[in-house]
Amino acid sequence: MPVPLYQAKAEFFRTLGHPVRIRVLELLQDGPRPVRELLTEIDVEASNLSQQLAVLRRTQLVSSTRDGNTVVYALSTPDVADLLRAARRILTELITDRSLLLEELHSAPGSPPAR
Amino acid sequence: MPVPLYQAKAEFFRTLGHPVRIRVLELLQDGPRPVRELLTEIDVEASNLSQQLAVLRRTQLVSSTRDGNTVVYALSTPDVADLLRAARRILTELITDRSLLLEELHSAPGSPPAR
DNA sequence: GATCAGGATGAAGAAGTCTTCAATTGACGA
DNA sequence: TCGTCAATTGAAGACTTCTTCATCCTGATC
Repeated sequence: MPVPLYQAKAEFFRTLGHPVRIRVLELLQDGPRPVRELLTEIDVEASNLSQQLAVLRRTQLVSSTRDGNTVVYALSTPDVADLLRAARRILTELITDRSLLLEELHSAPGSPPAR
Repeated sequence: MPVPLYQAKAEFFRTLGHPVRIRVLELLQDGPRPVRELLTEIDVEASNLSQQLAVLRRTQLVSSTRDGNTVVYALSTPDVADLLRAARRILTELITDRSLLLEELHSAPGSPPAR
């Protein structure tokens, strides 16, 4: 039995746990892109973006190829897109649930606070 | 446009980025469970588990109900299970890809090291 | 070969997360 | 009411991760 599997999973999710990295992955869903282009869309310093790209490369979620003067990044498997979709679904559900809860709290001010 | 959406997504993934929390979610996939039972399966101190459960509660991935002397936890939506499945798929793919790469490197020792 | 632009890297301090310990709460039976 | 079991909480130090800065590397142009 592979003991540290959930360890690997946790690392994987931690890799996704950064706004810039998420944005990069989402942009790459529509196809490969040069760093320069990512940079115009993400609003972060070049070296910072580079650091985050390095993290994504290390975990092999993306791959990079040099084309003359520019470097182009791409998702290394389309499964990443699936995963992001699943995450989006669950997130919107969680968020709407939360706002429903808020509404309930507002419309029934006498009821005890949720704990 | 909801500007900090990828922020929310990042937070969400960070929530999943911990071995104990992953294990808890996986155990809860099969149905609700009392803390005591989680504790026997996860091998972590009670207070540590409690801390991680608190994180999961804050992000509303799980919910807890007290039943007399024991506290029972459950997934707050079955979508969590979907997400974990998607993650599992992509992870096993990444891992097998990686070992293929290793094999290639071993069988072609004269080629330049991968960078 | 000097220079330049696009990217990558290393290092250091700031910021955040984990683990652990002691103290606390709530429910239950003696 | 006291003791106890189950679980949670708060706080402190260890440990990671982020951001930023200066520096470096690579390929193109002159």
